[in-house]
Amino acid sequence: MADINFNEMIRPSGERSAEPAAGTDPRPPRWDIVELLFFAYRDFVGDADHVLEAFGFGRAHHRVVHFVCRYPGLTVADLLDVLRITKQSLSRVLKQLLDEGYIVQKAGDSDRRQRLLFATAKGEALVEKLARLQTERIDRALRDLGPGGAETVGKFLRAMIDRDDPDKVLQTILHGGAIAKDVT
Amino acid sequence: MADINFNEMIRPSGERSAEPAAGTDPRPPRWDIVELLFFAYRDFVGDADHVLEAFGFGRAHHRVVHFVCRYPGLTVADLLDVLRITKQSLSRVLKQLLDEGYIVQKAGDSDRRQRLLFATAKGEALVEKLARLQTERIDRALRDLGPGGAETVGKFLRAMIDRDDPDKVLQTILHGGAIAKDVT
DNA sequence: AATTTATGTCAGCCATGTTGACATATCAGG
DNA sequence: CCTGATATGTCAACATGGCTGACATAAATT
Repeated sequence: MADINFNEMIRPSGERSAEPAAGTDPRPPRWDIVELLFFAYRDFVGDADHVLEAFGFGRAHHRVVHFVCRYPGLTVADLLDVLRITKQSLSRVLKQLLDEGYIVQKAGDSDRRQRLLFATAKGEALVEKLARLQTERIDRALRDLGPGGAETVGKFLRAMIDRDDPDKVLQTILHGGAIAKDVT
Repeated sequence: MADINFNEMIRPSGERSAEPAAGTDPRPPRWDIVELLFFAYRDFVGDADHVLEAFGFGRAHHRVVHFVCRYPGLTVADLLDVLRITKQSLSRVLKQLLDEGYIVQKAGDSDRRQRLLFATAKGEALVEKLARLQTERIDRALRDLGPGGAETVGKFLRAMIDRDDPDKVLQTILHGGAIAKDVT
């Protein structure tokens, strides 16, 4: 039932780009990596999706509570930068997370217009539960890489990210440690 | 404007899991990789998104035309397995791609109920345009990895994918070459 | 002839993204 | 202190791309 049509011999058509086409294009498409990224990410987020369903949440909720948990005191504006979605989309899921007690707000000290966001114990528990699932998959994948494998993968992923206009969270991730800034 | 709230010293809260909590949990969350995957995939698909917009297409269209182009003769059922979406969702975008001449259908030889899918020249051009963009990013990222970097990354991504019940396309990707099967 | 399979299609729902407009509170500068 | 810029919240309306269930058709299988 799952295997129909096997007599029609399917073969990746990209093999033809093995022909060095007059030496004009120096970089043949990385079909393999492109597709592996698709499948890997699909299964990676799939882990969390199943659990989230039981909570009545979606991926959007996960992303919000995850970053709030990891970077306590994040403001709404920061979150918009990180997620690259609109205020509307964010406020919908953020409101639910606030109402259901996964996140709390606190007015900023220096600027009382800001709403600093913090995950509650409930929120942290959810984030950790999901991170544990995803970490299992990552550890499993890193295990059969030689030593230095994790470093190589980390370097690769960092290099895949756009560097122009990095937001606060991205800065922290890319350049490690807390962000020191001499304002105030 | 983009840098508000820097006096509230944000620091990843995951550092606390550096405390070996009574030695019970042998695997601390891989916060770094989890988040790098998010940012890397976001920017990776972002490349294609901009181009697709100009064509009036979305990510869904890209996935369909990509796999059809790469694995000519794919059936509708195969595509459903690969994308893991429903017939409805697929038929919506597939119809558009057929109508606009990016894909053509052909009845199967051995089973005339099947619709074998093929990308047209127009479809191939689009897929290659998008793949070129994504390949640029990948090449850039692989460049500053030592030798063997590409292999390591490939191994990692493969290991991130679920192995239970792999569909036809996944089989081809994971175990290389065409699928030989002794039916008929 | 009867059943199963591969596909297409219809109606409608939900989650999550978008825009634009507008209200409120607060900060910051003249 | 007033004024304008800023941070946030909210409303209405819409698009995309998932989903379900029901049903139709044609072709294969038994």
